[in-house]
Amino acid sequence: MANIEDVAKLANVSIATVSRVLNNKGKYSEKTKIKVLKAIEELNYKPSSQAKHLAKVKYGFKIGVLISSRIKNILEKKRNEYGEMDFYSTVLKGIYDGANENKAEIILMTFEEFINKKKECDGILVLGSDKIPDYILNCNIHKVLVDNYIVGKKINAIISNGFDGAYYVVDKMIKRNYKRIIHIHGPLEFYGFRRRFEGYELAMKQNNLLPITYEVAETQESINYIIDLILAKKPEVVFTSNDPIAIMVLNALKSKNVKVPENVQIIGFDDIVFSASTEPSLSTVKVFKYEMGNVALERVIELINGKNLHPYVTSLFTEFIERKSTKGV
Amino acid sequence: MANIEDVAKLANVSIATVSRVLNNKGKYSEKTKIKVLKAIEELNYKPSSQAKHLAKVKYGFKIGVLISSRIKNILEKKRNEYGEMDFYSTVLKGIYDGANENKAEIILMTFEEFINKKKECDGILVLGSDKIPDYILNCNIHKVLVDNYIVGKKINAIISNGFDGAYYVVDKMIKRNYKRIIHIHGPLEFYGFRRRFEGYELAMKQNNLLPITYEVAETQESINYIIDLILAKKPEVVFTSNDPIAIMVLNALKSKNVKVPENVQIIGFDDIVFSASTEPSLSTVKVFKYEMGNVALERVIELINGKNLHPYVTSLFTEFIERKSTKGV
DNA sequence: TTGTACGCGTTATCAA
DNA sequence: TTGATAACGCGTACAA
Repeated sequence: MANIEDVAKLANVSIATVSRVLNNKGKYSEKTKIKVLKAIEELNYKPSSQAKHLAKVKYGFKIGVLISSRIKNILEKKRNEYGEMDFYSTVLKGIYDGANENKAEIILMTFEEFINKKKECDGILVLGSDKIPDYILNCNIHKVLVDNYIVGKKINAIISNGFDGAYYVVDKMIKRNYKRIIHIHGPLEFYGFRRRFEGYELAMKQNNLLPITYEVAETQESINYIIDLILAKKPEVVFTSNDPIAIMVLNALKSKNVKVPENVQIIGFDDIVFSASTEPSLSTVKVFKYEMGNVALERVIELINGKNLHPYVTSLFTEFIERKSTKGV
Repeated sequence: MANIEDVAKLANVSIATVSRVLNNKGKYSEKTKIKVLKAIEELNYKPSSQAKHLAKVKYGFKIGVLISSRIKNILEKKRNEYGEMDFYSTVLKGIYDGANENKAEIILMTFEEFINKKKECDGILVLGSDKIPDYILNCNIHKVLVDNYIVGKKINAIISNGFDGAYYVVDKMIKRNYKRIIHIHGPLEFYGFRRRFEGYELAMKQNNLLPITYEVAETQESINYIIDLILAKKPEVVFTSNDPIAIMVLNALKSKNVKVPENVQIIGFDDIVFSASTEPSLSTVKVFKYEMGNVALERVIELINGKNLHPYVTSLFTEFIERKSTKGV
């Protein structure tokens, strides 16, 4: 591969001039431009994105991290029932660590604040699955959605692979010879819940088992309401859309004097902080929150440097964390 | 962020020694090791993956690209009915171009040949969705699957986002006020077909339309067999799992004297070479083959450099290419 | 308008 | 066993 020096030599100019033409910065004559472009053409020269980054990192990047007012409240400790504070602060830690390594400055702001700070940003990360205003979605800044994916919009996104995690853990339970595995899920219009549902469904069907599913709201009442229906199915394992639901199921079973994991095993999804300290502690599928932030930051820097510009969704694999709400092997 | 020089200064050694400890290469005393590790700890030092790459690129990388014997045959022009030769050669072009930019040497080999060439590779790309032998899946080399995703195995993979593409194009047709949109698909045990199916299904349901689907084998007979059933539904649009099926539908409609796009519109998926030259030319959803190869190559280089090691699936967005088998706006 | 020289972080080589 | 240094490819401040 030719480098900038080869181009400079062939065009009979300095590398600085090549760079100027390439990036359309500074002054250069039309004649020089043509010489340089010809040399680039001839050598089939393509700047190395890695070296580009290394050279640019010196001057730093400015990355806006956009959150809804709701998430801002959560981060300010106003509420944390569902472990959301932990979730977002862990993702943010991944973002900040990545920023640190790339000499990037993070500007944390709400959706509204972005309107005035737009010009300062080389790129933005939009955090969380709250509704994103159109002026953000349509602005022409490099952007990456974090823990959110908008179907049909072709926006770069980082999410966790709920389909794969659900399939993996359900298939694992089936291999342990459990057959009556029930899935309790939140509303399927949410992409995340739906993908976990589909993973569960596929694992069951591929093993010739009948999927049994219940939709609930994420409230204790909603769970209590159907707990008898669930128990009537004599489930060996209850797999839920997320940890908060799993914990509510656990509560409901306790109040019915059903022993966990002896009589019913429970598996959640997310691995929120509380899951380690329930009684018994909750087996769950871990979402890699830190990595999610880290990968998102790296992705937006890539985009700023003009690398891998074609948009795509990044789905991080999960991991089964086995605690005491399942029986183990 | 601390750099290697800061660490060297604090530990009172040279940067070379820091590097030696870090990478466990060359000789150094236990005492030195402890000093260095302490300094690294204290400064929270993390080597920059970018700079690492730049330093490494000098010595080059060796990337194995693994293909099945079947794909090898296709590439050697033994057959090309389904545009597969074009598909794989375009992906390969993306791989080679990426390799070029990263000073990587590509070693193209079959699954069997890999057994003996394993030691030469810094990383491997496994191309295509033919069954991959376990000795490849289980070998401890950095690997990336290209146009393949194995559920539940947590292996890095690059695929095209069939779900999103299908949703996008079906939703677009619905917005053009067509309601009778039929989906003809291949066997749903293939992940790719299933995702396209799910995208179709979601777009229909979200618009309160009833999904109508037919499963077929990828043969002309299989299509001819159901063409009357399909026509009985008076479809305005027929959306298929891929271009080969779309072309067969086109043939079947022709032999029934059904005008395309006047009476029935057809949309394929993939954008294989032949799609531009059918009569009428085929509207389709383009899969970004070149980018798929390119991103895959970049990903494996990343892994070799120890960057973003947590595994994930990369799903490239698609694009609707409108030709003459649909009516346009 | 153009060129020189430096810096980014790492590692191999060679010398000590 | 350790240190000094060049090299990887690019962008830009500064000098010319």
